[in-house]
Amino acid sequence: MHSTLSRQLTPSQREAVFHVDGPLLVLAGPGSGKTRVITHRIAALIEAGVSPYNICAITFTNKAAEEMRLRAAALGASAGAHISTFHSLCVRILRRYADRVGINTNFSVYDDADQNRCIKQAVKDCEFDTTNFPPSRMLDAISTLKNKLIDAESFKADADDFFSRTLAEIYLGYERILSERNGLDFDDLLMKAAFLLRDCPDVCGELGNRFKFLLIDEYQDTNHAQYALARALVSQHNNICATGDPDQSIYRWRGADIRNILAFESDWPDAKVVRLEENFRSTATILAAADHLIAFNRNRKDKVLIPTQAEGQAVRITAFEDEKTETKAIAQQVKELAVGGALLRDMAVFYRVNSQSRAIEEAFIKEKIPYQIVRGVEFYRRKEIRDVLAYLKILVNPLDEIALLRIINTPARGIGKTTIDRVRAYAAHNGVSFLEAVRKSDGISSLSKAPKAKLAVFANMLEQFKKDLAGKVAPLAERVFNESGLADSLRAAGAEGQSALENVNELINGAADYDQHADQPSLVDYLHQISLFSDVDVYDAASDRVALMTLHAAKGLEFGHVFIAGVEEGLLPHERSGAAENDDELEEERRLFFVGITRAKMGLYVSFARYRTIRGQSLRTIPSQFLFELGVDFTEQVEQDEYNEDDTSRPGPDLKPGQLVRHDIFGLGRVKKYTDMGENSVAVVRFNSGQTKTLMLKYANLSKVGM
DNA sequence: CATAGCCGCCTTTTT
DNA sequence: GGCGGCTATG
Repeated sequence: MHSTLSRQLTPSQREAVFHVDGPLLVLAGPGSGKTRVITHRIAALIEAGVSPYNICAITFTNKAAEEMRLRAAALGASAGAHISTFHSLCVRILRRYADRVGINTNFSVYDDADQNRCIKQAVKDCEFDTTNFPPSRMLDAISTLKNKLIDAESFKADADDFFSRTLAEIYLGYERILSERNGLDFDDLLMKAAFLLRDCPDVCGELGNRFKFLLIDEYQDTNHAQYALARALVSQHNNICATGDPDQSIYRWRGADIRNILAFESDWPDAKVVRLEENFRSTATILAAADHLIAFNRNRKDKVLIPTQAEGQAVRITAFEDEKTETKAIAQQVKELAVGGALLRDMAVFYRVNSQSRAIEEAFIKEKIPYQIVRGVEFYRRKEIRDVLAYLKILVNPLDEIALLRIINTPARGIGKTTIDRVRAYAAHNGVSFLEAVRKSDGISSLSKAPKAKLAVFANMLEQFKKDLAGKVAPLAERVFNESGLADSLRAAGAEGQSALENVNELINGAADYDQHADQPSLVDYLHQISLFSDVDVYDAASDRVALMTLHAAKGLEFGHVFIAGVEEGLLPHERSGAAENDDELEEERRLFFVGITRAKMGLYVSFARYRTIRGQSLRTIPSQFLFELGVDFTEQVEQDEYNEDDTSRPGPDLKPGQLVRHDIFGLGRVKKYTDMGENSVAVVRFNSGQTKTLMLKYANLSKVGM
């Protein structure tokens, strides 16, 4: 009976696919056919008589969910299985059980810009100085707490030092502001849903009964809140299947806890564990480099990558003078490959930080190479898009003060700061919402006649829009855009208004697309969906263009030829990652590189620039230590590109951690770490100025002090 | 009340 | 090298 499904599967894949009851952990290396296993498993469950309605598969991005739906359908697995991300699932749960959580179903999902405004307000409200308590830091800390399921009250109860107590106050204030506005941030979606399941056994029972089989992909990147959700959902039936690879855990900074996957077997003692170690994606050569690199991670379970492909071409590591030469060479290599018959859509360029994309883009434009930058959220950050969405948000959620503030005078309609302040003061004083105060502006004594009239016109306009609230989104969006005056103000703005107009048109087209495909289109649902958009969601694998994306976005994808640019100390590993001080962070950066490398099927082109322009300044760089960990001898390849400069390379002194050293510019410091790589030896030095630098000894003039 | 211009912070990665 | 926020000016 398994015949059709199992035909293209290896024995271990089959083992995972046809394990029906009880907990299952699939430890899947890169390129091991993990996605296929999951989709086949969904189909196998259905074939075994499980109703699709009882299956819930969790993916990392909406894009991955969409793809999985398609693949499952292709296997004949009838529609009905719930396939989405943790965040989307939580939105659904929260909407369904809103009354149990004490929120309104029309809640706004606050993105980081909205969060910033709220946290600033909260810090101000607490009368703390924003220099001592930087809002972004506070937000980070709050996010970490939420990911750990620590709410403001319980955090405050345990706060026993000055910083914690201050943070607790800010956290409480931030939560108050969000709830006043009927807003939830990304972390809230998970936390509130997890609390709901924890505190309401009946809800937990209902959902557990609904989702009798839970499959979670990329389990190595789940955080505590997601873990708690998963545990609660499967508490009755234990039918959990987690797939992942500890070596590909790259979201530690946002709360992902690698221990979740490492502890799976003790969490579910009767778990069956299947290892998928064969790699069907990459050449043996690429795999060897990946293997060699990741072996440098000490905090890791040993694992082998078993190649099934031939050796293929060598991994290329090339040094370039600066990022312009680097990106130009990438563009030329792309052209060469294209001439040789490779498809543009089968090539990708990865980088550590988004700012690197500009140089690549410029090179590609110059060489007339079609490309796509995989950065979906950027679109929704544009001013004109945010403006239109703010109108829609306030219609759905009248408490969304941020949205209202954004549009009350956009486009300019003569409602200035003073007026706004007076209305807000009235609202605060009378305990009504900002919008309510706008509606009642006629009765606000501090306002004179002209502002009152303008506010009335504005309030009336919103009322008119509200009449169209039910039904399709695109027509309403179009109407709002035209009648709000936004369209006119953009048309009046000349050339740059033109591109803004086009963007809004794209937004409306997107909304129309949503209207067509959604089961039950509604504005709330639409807004919720787009707020959960991820970068890769715009990636169009079908269009024949080279993909440009960050290493993080590359997770889960594969390409024939992969370029990884800017593999330099400070960039990969990134200096702000804390890799110089903390081995765990260094290992995460290494995993990031590992993820990038293992995306490549045939060609891997790694490069670094010896000078890189950072904030307008050309700075000397050092090749990444990771380059030396690939087991690829790249000195010769480097030499070809004229690696001879006026630098007199000097053999580094033999340094040991703790050694006191002096540097011409940075002064005195102490060696924290020394990596002996011959003439390329690198030392991490913490200077007395407080800064920590990674220095390549042949360039940095370090001298030993004392001893 | 609108606008222009300046200052400061920023840039790691993202659902 | 860019954006957001603030201030001074009209």
